[in-house]
Amino acid sequence: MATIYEVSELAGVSLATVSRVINDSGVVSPKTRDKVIEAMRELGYRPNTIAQSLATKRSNSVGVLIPELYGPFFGVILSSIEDELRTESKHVIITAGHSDEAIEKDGIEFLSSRNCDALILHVYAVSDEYIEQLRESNIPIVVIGRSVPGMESNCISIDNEQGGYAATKTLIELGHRQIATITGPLWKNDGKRRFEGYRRALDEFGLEFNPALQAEGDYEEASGRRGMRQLLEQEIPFTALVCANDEMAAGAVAVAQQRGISIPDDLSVIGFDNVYFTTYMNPALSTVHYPIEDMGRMAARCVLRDVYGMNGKAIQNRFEPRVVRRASTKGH
Amino acid sequence: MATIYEVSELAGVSLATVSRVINDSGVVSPKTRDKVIEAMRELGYRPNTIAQSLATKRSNSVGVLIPELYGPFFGVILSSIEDELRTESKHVIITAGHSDEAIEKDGIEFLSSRNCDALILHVYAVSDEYIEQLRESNIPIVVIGRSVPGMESNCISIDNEQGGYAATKTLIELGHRQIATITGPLWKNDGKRRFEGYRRALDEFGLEFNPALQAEGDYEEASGRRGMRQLLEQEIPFTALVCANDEMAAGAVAVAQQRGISIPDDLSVIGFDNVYFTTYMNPALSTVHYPIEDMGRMAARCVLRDVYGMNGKAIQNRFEPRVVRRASTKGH
DNA sequence: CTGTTAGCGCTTTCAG
DNA sequence: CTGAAAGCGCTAACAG
Repeated sequence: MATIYEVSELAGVSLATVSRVINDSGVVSPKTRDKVIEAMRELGYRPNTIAQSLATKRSNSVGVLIPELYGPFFGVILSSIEDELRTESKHVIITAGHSDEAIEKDGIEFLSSRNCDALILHVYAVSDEYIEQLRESNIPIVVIGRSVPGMESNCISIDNEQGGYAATKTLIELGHRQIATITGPLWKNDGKRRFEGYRRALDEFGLEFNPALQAEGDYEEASGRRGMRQLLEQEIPFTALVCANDEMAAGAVAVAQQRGISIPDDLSVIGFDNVYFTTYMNPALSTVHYPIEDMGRMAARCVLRDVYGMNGKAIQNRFEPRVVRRASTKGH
Repeated sequence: MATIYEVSELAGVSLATVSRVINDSGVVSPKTRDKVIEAMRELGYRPNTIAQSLATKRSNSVGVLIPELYGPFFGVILSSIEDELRTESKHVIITAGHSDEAIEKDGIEFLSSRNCDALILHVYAVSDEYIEQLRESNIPIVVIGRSVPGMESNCISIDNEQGGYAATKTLIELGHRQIATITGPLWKNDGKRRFEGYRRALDEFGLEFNPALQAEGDYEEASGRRGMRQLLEQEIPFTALVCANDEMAAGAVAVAQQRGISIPDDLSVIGFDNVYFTTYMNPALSTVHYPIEDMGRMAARCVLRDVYGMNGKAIQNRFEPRVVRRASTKGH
């Protein structure tokens, strides 16, 4: 690969001048600029980004840490972040945190050691304090899916409680009175908040919460299956089910159908997230829309704005979920 | 951030010595090593990877270019690649090619300019010649999902024709005689090969190929819906359908069910890829297993072996698909 | 076993 | 408007 030195030689100018035309910083006369450009073309020159980084202390890379790299949810985040960042020639370094404190910390460490200019984090296990602390370590952070007190403007989050509430309320308004739930992990903030929303809706309509009608899952499909079996074993009738995400809803629906329970005739089911496969299900799953793509995009814009000084595009920190009614819910 | 210089000063040794203990290259007496380690600890020192890269001409990063970052298929690739690479402290830079020649080339360019030590490519639009040429440009490449003549040992691929054949044969052996197909894009090698497999199975069993029973899709769910509608419009009866991937199968199934066609009683459907949501479907989708996770892992091992000289783990270049029978197919 | 000394390829004052 | 020169933080001969 040709270096800037060879270009300067061929063009008969100094290093500095070549550098100026590369970055179009400073002023260069049109004539010499042309000479330089021609030389670069001739040599097939491309600047070495590593050397640039060393000199500028900017790597033009942003680290993204998400729980998993696969699955209907995280793929979309990743995709929108990359898309947004790429238009500004920033690249994305990824790693997975697996919702485990040690792995999340390790991932953050890994990314920092890669000299990322900023980090976009979707973490569960790590505490608010830890994140706060990270910020003091002077690497810009934007947090997604969670609102850390004191750094709201660097968080992109959604009102999970409201989502859980809205889902449950939808079912209640449809006439259901026995409403079971398969929650997410209650140690995760979103799992907890969605469940709280469920409780609030029940309260508001004067329905009593029955612990036997609650099962805790882990957001994976298998736990939806387990949860459904557990619920059924109670032999307490229920006509509706709110699941804390779509994967678990898929599992629950599968088990129900296997046992001859018709959705939505015998049981209405609502999920959460509105991932793409909900429309592949039979019946198509009612759910709560989580604007994950927009949120990823906003996270990217946040770093573009804060780190690379690119303003212009509006950014929204807080999102509202909304119910999407499809075929898996009906009146009772 | 502390530099190596400060460490050497605090430890009272030279830069070179510190560098030696960082990389444990060369020999250092246990005593001075301890001093250095202590100094590093005290300063919270961490080597600057950018500077290391500049000096060694190794970035420890590998670029991954895949068609999309989302979806059930690519997430898994990404995940297994990252997982494998991370254990060796290599990081992954990702970008999407969108199956478009210009974007794929641009992505490759982008990744190269990021000084990746190697590229893992899952590309469709770019020609074999282009890939070949790339290799001559001296950046190590491993190609996934496609076998480029002359560089087989750097390709991780699967026998798509055999997959298409096996899927179709399964249906034939179940007693079906009118077998429709929704193919992938025929300009993509895998779409074409899967379709060829379908043709071969038909031939082998003396069934005539009826062009009216073929619809071309683009691997997206919507095209499965379109394809199904188109097939139904022909008003030519068929009792089985082979789809070139699971997403399209999901779309086709949805349309069929909407029109009161029962799967599998009226119509047997088989997909391709065996992505996770196939088991969420109702009925669960029969499909052809594509060992995408293993293939991603192998691609990563390939670069570990070729670029970073890490041997040991066996690598497999060619994979065989196999049919997974579930509830969407039955005898006729 | 340890230190000296050149770079790696580029940016950025500071002069001119 | 252009050039000289000093780094950025680290590695890798080469001596000793």
